[in-house]
Amino acid sequence: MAEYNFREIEQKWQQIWKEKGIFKSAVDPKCPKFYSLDMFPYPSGAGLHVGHPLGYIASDIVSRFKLLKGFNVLHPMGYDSFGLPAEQYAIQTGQHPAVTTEQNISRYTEQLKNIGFAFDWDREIRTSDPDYYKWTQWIFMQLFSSYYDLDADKALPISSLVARFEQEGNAQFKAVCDEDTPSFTATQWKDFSSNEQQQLLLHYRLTFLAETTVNWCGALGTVLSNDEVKDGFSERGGHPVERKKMMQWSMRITAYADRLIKGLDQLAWSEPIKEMQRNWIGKSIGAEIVFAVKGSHQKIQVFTTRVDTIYGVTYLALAPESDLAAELITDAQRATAETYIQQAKNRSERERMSDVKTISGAFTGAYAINPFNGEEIPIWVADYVLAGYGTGAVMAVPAHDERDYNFATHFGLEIRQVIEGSMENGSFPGKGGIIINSGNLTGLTMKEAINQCIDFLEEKGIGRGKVQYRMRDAIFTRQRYWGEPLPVYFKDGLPYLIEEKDLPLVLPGVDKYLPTEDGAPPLGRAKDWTYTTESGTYPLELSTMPGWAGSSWYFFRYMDPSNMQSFADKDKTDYWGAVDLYIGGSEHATGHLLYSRFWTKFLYDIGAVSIDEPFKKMINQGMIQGRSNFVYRIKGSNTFVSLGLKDTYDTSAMHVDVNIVHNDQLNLEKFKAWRLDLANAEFILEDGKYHCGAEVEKMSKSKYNVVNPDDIIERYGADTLRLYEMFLGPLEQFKPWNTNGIDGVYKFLRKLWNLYHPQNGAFAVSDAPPSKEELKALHKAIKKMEEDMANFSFNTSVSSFMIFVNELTSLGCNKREVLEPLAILISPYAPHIAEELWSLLGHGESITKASFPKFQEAHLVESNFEYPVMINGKLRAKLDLPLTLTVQEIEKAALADAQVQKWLEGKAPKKVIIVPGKIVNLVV
RNA sequence: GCCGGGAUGGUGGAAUAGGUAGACACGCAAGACUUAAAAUCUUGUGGCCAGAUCGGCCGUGCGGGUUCGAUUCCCGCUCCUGGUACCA
Repeated sequence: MAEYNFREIEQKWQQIWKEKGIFKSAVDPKCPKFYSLDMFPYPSGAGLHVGHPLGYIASDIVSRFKLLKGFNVLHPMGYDSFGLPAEQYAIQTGQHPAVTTEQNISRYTEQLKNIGFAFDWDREIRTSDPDYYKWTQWIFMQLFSSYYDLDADKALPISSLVARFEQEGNAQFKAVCDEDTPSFTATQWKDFSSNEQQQLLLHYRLTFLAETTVNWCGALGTVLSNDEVKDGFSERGGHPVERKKMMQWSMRITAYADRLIKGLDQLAWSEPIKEMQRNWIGKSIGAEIVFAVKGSHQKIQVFTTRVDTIYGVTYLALAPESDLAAELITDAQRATAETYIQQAKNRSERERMSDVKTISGAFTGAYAINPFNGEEIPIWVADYVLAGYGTGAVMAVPAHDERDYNFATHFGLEIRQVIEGSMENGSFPGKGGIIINSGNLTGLTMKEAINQCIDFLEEKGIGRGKVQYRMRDAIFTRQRYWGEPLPVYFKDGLPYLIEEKDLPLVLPGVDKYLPTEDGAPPLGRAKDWTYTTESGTYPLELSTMPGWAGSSWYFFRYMDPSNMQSFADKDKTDYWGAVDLYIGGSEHATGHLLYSRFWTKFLYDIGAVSIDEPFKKMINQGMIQGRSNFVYRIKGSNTFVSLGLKDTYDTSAMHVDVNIVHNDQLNLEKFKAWRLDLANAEFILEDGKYHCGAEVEKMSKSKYNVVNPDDIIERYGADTLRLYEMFLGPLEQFKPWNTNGIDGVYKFLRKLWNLYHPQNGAFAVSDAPPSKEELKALHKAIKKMEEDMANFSFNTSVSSFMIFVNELTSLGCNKREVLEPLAILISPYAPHIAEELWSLLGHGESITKASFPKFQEAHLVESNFEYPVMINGKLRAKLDLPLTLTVQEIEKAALADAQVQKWLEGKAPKKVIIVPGKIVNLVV
């Protein structure tokens, strides 16, 4: 073989890897493990684009590096194969989503295999596979059968809760439950009917059925997330969306809120992602206070983090949605207040949030009594108060809260300062100040005052200390077809689990993938969607699980993918443990990552696994954006003007397929062939070339900027693609895709090949011992690669390979002692060419079985250093001096230098700074 | 609005316990090889000034500061980008 023939080499080695099962992994207690995981893809109909493999290549490089370092590596891939697009397609075509999903998966798999990943394909999983979702359903059943015990601070079986109820009722018992849970004694519990008992237990179960307000889209027959709603209409299709109360399954993730926050501390994730999770969970510590309403039996509950400012309260504000607000309005205020409420309610939540500057509100006419000093305070309705957070009511302290301040200023309400400080710049939080004008709180610090207030409230029974979370329980049902059925049937209107032996509850066939005529989910169309027990036949749940169900535990299933007895064998989950490196997009920062952590903690509580955090280290790769190209058509003609001349004509820009543009130059023939109407296009060129305009946009079919990895592989090979994606820039950075630099990477691989084929393309290596310089170049490269691997700085590693190969080329080195380690170094990045070279070097085994070369500092030791000599901070001379010189000797040498003397103009320097091995700086 | 991240040549980017800014590539220019083109190789390439020589000045988004020395640290801005919660 003369030339570097990537096609032949890549196919050959992919075949060998497959046949020999090179990347099969198995538990091996003698060997340290490394679990390297990618966020598994949803197999969409569009296939893989060049953005997908970015993270996979990075994790593949780390995996192969760890193999060379002697680790037992688990590096699996699978598919998150339940999802809306397949269902949408099914609605349009009537084709079963399983069929299109299967097609998409085979396309993805083929594309992934072309890139030469070190995946253990035997471990492939699909969340829509009944053997997989059997265990998703099983985990759901465990959640249903558990409650969260606050004393034990963990999930415990619901049976032990029942035992406690039988002994002591629930009044003294600390467990996470719904706000509206009634309290009862042991005797009462025993007297309840079985149905009543079941009803009560639903208040405690970790997954439960409850009435929730949701975004209901009648036209789509489904509930939408806030994200999917834009200005009151569905993002998809633009149908109207209404707020509607519905019975929905929820997951009591709030029970784990505190542990989810605390757990973050031990994780090696980027700070921004951790911060996002903390903000999402949104813990605030404060107090709940009950205000009596003057001349009414009504009470208003507020939540505040600053109960110490209670003497500064000058009004209460209620959310417009509040039922209480409507009730409290006096006749005198009725007209204005009710109009305001109506207006505020009509504004969508999004509108209200984005429009911060407009201050609006209305006085109800009613007054509340401050329980601390008996003062009467006006009650207002204000749309800056959100119904969904806390109690939907706020005690306003204008002096120490900016929003309250703006509101009070706008409506001329009293502003009363209760913390030392200056009000010159409006309100201030004054968290460190001393309390003033506050009865017996005066003189205390914030902390002291808060404690004293809470004691007072609890003593009087009109409030308590409270921890409030922003995060709400996660809704767990979707009114859709293509998802996991819930293993639940209904008897007397109450939910019960099916028996474990009947798992999986397989998704039934339906005639259409649409809601039924009376608005029930698609499963309402299934025949015999019922469950039979000894006592009779009952209807099964019609909703399915949300997309995040299957992805919340898949990292465990990879450890034991075909286990029929359990979701994964404990010995295996114990061996593989937590994911050592997880790579994926930051768009999952609050959804997937939070749910996975929640389920892992739960599985830990019930003893199913031994870890309570699933992902030790996490890297978020930046999205690869598209880079669109444009041509400029003279309006009303079929003539196209090159970029530099476009302004001399009246032109309009038109997207052009980036695949017929190279280095921003248009291929004229391909352009004419691109579309029928362009066959007779004419061009006005610059220097005989057509230059296209370019812009960075999201990758999308309609912008003709989607680049498919297959095309790159066809043209340059998988190794070039892998190297190039890494060379593009730091992994975590967002960057546009362009192929402008890909030739350089391809050239580099050919240079690498030529090192081993020095003459006439014939393979030849010399067994002569390497020179000092050659060894130095080698060990410099080894060191750099290890450092970069620790920092996940893949782009700089590619550079250092280029430098190394350039050095060897100019040294004319083809010595085995250098070229063997070189092949190993590069093998994680460009595995195919490395395998080929390795086998040419005479090795019978795969290069993945080699060991990483050992770095030896001795080869890098220098005897001399070229000192930059700076005079007044400017580089004026360079001095090559031995590193053994002392500071005094360096100074002497520097001052003796002719160039230096010229700049000193005979004067002695005022100051001399010498950092040995770094720099000489003279100040004149 | 708030919370992150960022801004370096024509382009992607390199260099931060403060120490020679622009590594490595792309692009461009000139040259070699060739009937020619492609490919390949060699050389040059931040800007400005300069007898285009010796060399000098300016330069890491903008304005200040600390320092012998700042892309790096501090203060104040501008713009881009991701997230989001008017969270009491």
